[in-house]
Amino acid sequence: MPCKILSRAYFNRPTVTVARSLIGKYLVRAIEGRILAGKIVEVEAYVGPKDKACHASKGRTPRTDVMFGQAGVAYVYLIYGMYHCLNVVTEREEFPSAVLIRAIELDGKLIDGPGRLCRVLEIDRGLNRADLTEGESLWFEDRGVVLKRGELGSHARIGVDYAGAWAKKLWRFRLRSVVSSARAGRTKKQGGAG
DNA sequence: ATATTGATTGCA
DNA sequence: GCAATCAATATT
Repeated sequence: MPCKILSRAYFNRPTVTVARSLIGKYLVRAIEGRILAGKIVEVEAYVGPKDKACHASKGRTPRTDVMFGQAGVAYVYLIYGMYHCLNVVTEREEFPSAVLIRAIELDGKLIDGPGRLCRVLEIDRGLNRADLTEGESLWFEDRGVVLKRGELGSHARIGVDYAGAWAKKLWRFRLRSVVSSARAGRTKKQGGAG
């Protein structure tokens, strides 16, 4: 096995395929000699110009331009004026698509949520358009984790209710073994036997 | 349930 | 220019 860093060819494949296979891979961040490596446990796929949940569905704008470019490049944007979200561009050029990294396990701790993840890894828009296949400051590694059958759960994407039918696509993938920490007791009224 | 927060976008 | 929107989170 040559290099463990995930290559451009790896990301230049169907977005849902890339998203599913990223679960169990590692996201590695180098900050001034310090290395932080977390196992990816939750991602979402944003697939092309017709996916109304994908930012690029509105067309090529200064912000979405990066998704029209080559795979394996970072798409980092600021959301709600406070939090950054990290995506990796997928598929061929001119087909705008990306995978959002939603949660990782870092030093045994669950970093649950794209904004928290970017805060912990010190990812901001300075890394927008960074090449993630060269192992410089941010990259992905295959460390040999193999998922067992049934370990991968697929769900509707979060925060995209505006996207109509596209919001129903099961394009969020998550390790079933990972326990959701924050949202367990979100609304007391909804808690119930079901 | 709601405050926070500022870039991005659409419309003038 | 200005108003609306937003792939979230912390707090009440």
